[in-house]
Amino acid sequence: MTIPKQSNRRKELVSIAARLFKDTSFDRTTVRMLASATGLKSGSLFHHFKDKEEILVAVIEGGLKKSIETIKRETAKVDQPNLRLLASIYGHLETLHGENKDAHIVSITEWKSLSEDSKDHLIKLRDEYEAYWQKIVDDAITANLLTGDPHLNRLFILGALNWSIQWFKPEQGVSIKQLAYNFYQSLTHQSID
Amino acid sequence: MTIPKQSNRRKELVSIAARLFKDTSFDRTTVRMLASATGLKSGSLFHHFKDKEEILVAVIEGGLKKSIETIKRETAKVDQPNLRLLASIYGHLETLHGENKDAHIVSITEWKSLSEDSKDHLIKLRDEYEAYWQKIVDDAITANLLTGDPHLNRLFILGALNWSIQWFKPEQGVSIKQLAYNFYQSLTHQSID
DNA sequence: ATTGAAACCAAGCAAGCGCTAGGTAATTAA
DNA sequence: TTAATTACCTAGCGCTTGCTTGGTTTCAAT
Repeated sequence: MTIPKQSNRRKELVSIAARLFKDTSFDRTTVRMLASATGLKSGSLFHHFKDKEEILVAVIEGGLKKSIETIKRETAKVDQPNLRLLASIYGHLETLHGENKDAHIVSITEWKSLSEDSKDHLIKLRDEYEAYWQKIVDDAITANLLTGDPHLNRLFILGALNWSIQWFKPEQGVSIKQLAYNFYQSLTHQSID
Repeated sequence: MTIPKQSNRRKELVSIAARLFKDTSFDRTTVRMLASATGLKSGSLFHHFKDKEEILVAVIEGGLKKSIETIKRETAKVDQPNLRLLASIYGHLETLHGENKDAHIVSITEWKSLSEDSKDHLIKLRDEYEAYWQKIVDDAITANLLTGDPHLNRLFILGALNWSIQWFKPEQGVSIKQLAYNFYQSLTHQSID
């Protein structure tokens, strides 16, 4: 029963698993697929993780932490509500479509594959991310950039952004920055001066 | 090799399967679960469907047809762009959260569980639905209700609406009609007079 | 009353699944 | 140099999966 926690090898494995879970879904990704992608034999995976779900938890935890880190970094640069809203939109789209997007996508698409216990553990991270977003949205409403119920506005916006994983391909012309700005304009009916 | 096509029994089975696929996902729903929910033995299912995926195809096909039917019915009542936009929003939310919602939800959440062949067949229905929506959005832009790229606007709106299956519970106070109107206001920054 | 088709059941097969047990190699620490 | 720890492999177990086969029941039309 040997379970190291923050080894580099583990992070490698988690990152490879993220790609498979994103491309094939958690249920359809077998431990044998994970093994062959990591260069291990299937049994050896369970030296690093106690079961398959622990791999998913590790992927999602990494994805959420990265998202929180990114939105905080992007919004730290600016203080006006309009720029902060745009930066948040950009940050979110960046974690979904930029480099290392796999984990964040999995954290969105495979949430319901988690056991109740795992959700209990990860929900705090998700709540933290959503609470951060809520403040951005609240301030945007106060600044008359958005209108209506604050809570619903946050849900609408994050929903529309998350849904972009279904259709957006950054290599097809439009950049993430452009997409973010388009989105900002459609939302607020305004431009940035 | 007996495959009837439009029998009532088949529709019953499809409707029960829709509920299971929605609650448990296609992959995690076993044929034995389907059998027990329909009161059949597991082998008997394959008298009605050639394999498990054909059940999913039937569910999604029904869901898409119902959606098309609903948006056309709702928008037929009105002709001003603002009212047509609101009616479309309401119609979409109605198929997602009203009665018989299961099939439409499955058509959204389980799209990637389909084989390529099945997608080829169903994509026409999805395209038809999205094309209908696109016209609504185009007209709303012309009427200055929305602003920016037409195609992206449609994607943003449908994404935000679809995402509501993740959080909206109609029994918790807000009605579908209220939700639709809130959504309309946030989108257009306008009220209906 | 007989027939034919449709609807269902009983039994189980082959394949794939997550995971385990017991060993060996590689790395690190003393 | 030795001892311990970590990393990995070999082999396979027990179980569930989607699905098949060959037979029985139900029932409407003759």
